[in-house]
Formats: sequence, structure tokens, C-alpha cells
Amino acid sequence: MLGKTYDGQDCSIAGALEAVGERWTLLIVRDAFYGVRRFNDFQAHLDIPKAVLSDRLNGLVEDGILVRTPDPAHAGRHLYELTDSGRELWPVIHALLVWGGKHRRPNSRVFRHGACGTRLSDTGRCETCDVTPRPEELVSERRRGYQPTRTDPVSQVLRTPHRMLEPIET
Amino acid sequence: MLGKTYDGQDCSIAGALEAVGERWTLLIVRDAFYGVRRFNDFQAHLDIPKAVLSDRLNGLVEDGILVRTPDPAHAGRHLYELTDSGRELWPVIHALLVWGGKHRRPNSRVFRHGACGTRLSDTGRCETCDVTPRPEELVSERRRGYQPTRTDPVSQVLRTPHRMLEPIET
DNA sequence: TGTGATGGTTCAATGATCGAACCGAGGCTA
DNA sequence: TAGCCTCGGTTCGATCATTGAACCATCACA
Repeated sequence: MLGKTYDGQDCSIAGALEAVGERWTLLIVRDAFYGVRRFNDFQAHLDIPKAVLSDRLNGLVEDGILVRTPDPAHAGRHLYELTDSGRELWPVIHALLVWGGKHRRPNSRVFRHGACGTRLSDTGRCETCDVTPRPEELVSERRRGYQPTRTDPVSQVLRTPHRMLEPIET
Repeated sequence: MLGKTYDGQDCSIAGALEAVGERWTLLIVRDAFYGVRRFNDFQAHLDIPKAVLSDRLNGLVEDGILVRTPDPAHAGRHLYELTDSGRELWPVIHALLVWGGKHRRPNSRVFRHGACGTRLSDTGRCETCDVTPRPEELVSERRRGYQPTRTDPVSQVLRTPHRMLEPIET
């Protein structure tokens, strides 16, 4: 056995990792939450080889995590957007972000509950409203004092406060 | 750039994935939560090539997610256990388990808050006690009606109710 | 003293990822 | 309308990662 599956594993974690466990996949999903939708924007933001990006996007579409729709502004092009199933990956992304921010490198952004402005707790809850907001209800903004290093257009757009899942304009 | 890093990425998610994003790594961490501690038990439960298991265990120890300690019962052998930093990966594991259970294959086990017996919610909370328990406070048991497929000794032991992080005996 | 289990390492074959080059469809410009 | 650019890919050879099998040293036990 080689490759992306974990055949013998009788486990839903292994099942999840078969869908999103390959290199780059969760970073693509992260960008989709940030509102990235176009092939070129994913590529500019991730520095990923185009062949791999193409392969991952196809896989995510096959697995029902992204949908490919025609781009109304550009004939022949596509937009990639999270499905409901893909949006349910938010707890995975958020948990990785919290752990990475604490143990690997500081977070570049913070998340607030759009309804009240409270910063999300490490468990993904809004303690003010006592709920776990869905990602659509969150606003992402640059963390105060954070020194960005990336200069691509997507990174620049993402530094301004931005509602999650709302398409970005580059 | 090839391999396990995401050099250009100015992001804590990428940082987390550099530590736990390689193939097999999160399944090893999962098993560590279940109480697996010995090289052979990881191998029997995961069907992973020994060379890869060795590489991943060394990486996890280097990154401070596992500690390698001498096995008091067997001179010359080691035990691998989660550090505090490793235990903080529980929300990641749990989020993957919930998503995989819903969208990929049914969960084989359920988690209860040891203090009150309530099943954990999808957000990882105990709604009875209104807390997010740490993994040490959880008990894992086989889900009713679930038909297991694996026959290795580790899988068999893990079918009996079991407190998380408590070492298993094979 | 031999035998088996454990916890690895080494190796050749294969698969996955890489960067660079190429390419067709549309749009813009002159 | 000819030429050029951008976008969204595909193709290619080179390199890195993963695999299963074989090998090996240590320890326990008979």
C-alpha cells in the first residue's frame, strides 16, 4: 500500500485524513475559508506547483469539499468554493491554528464573532454569546503588531478585516 | 522546495502541519491518546512500515509532541508518551474524528466525560457540566452496534471501555 | 545454549512532488 | 484583426518519500 489511503484503518480519523491529509490540502481549504476562489490566487498565496494544485482541487471536488462553478466574469474559468461539508472542516482548521499559534509560530490573524466583536476562544466559542459560531459568522483581521512577510496580492488583501468565506477581490 | 515544510507560509496552520501534517503522523498521535506506548503496538495497530514509524516517532520526539522514556519492564526498550504540548492536539484529533465520522465512515467509538458519563458533543464539550474536558478526563468505548474489522491485539484491547491516555496492556 | 519477540536499520523499487516548459482559450491593445 | 498577455491548466524529467522485505542486535525465557 502506498499513497493517500489508509486501507486497513477502521477509523473515522483515517477516513478524514484520506480526504484532507495530503500535503497542501488543508492549506487550500484554509484559503477557501479566507475567500480565495481562483486557481491563480491559490497558487500565488501558497507557492504550490500548479500540477499539485490542480490535482488537489480535483480531489477536493471529488470528495465533495469544494464545488467547481463557472466564473461569471471570465468565460472558461472556474471558481472553487467550499460546500457545506467543506465548511464543517472549520473546527479542524481552527484547532490546528490554535495549536500552531501556541507551539510553532505566532498567529498572524485573530477571529471575532461578527455579531458582538468578541475574540474567539481557543475552543472556537464566543464566550460573550455562549455559542460556537459558524465560520460565516466570523470576521478575520490582522493581529495587532504582527509583521507580515508575504507580499503577494492575496496576502495583502487578506490583511484587511474580512468576513470569512466572503470572496476576495484581487 | 520539497518535503515536509511550507517555507514561504506565514501562518500558524502551516506551522502545525509541518509538525503533524505528514502521512501517518496524526494516526500515531491518535494512538498515543488511546494509550499506545510501544513501538510494536503502534506498528501492529497501524500497519505502517517500520522505517516510517521510526522516522515519525523521532520527528514527534524532536518536535516535543512525544517523549521517549526507558521502559522499566524491558531494559533497552522505550516508551513513547504524549507531552503536554502533544496533549493539546486533542482538539485537532477530535475535530477530524467528528468530521470523518459524519462524512467518511462511521465512528467506531464514543467519548464520555468521566466525571458525569455524558457523551461529548461535536464541539468537544460536555453539555451537562458545561466544560470542555481535557482528554485525560475522557473515557472511550466501543460504539453500540459497531462491527469491528481489525483483529490485532491492540484493536481488541481498545474495544473495552478505557480512559484516554491511560497505557494499554497487550 | 538456543529460540523467539522486540525495536529497530538498510536496501531497491515505486509513487509523489518538484520546477520548468509548454499550450489553448479569452481579453486587451494598436 | 494581428499580436501579446493572462489565466488555468498539462506534460516532462529529476528528485524526494514511502514501501515491503530482508537483515540485525539486544533481551527474555526455556
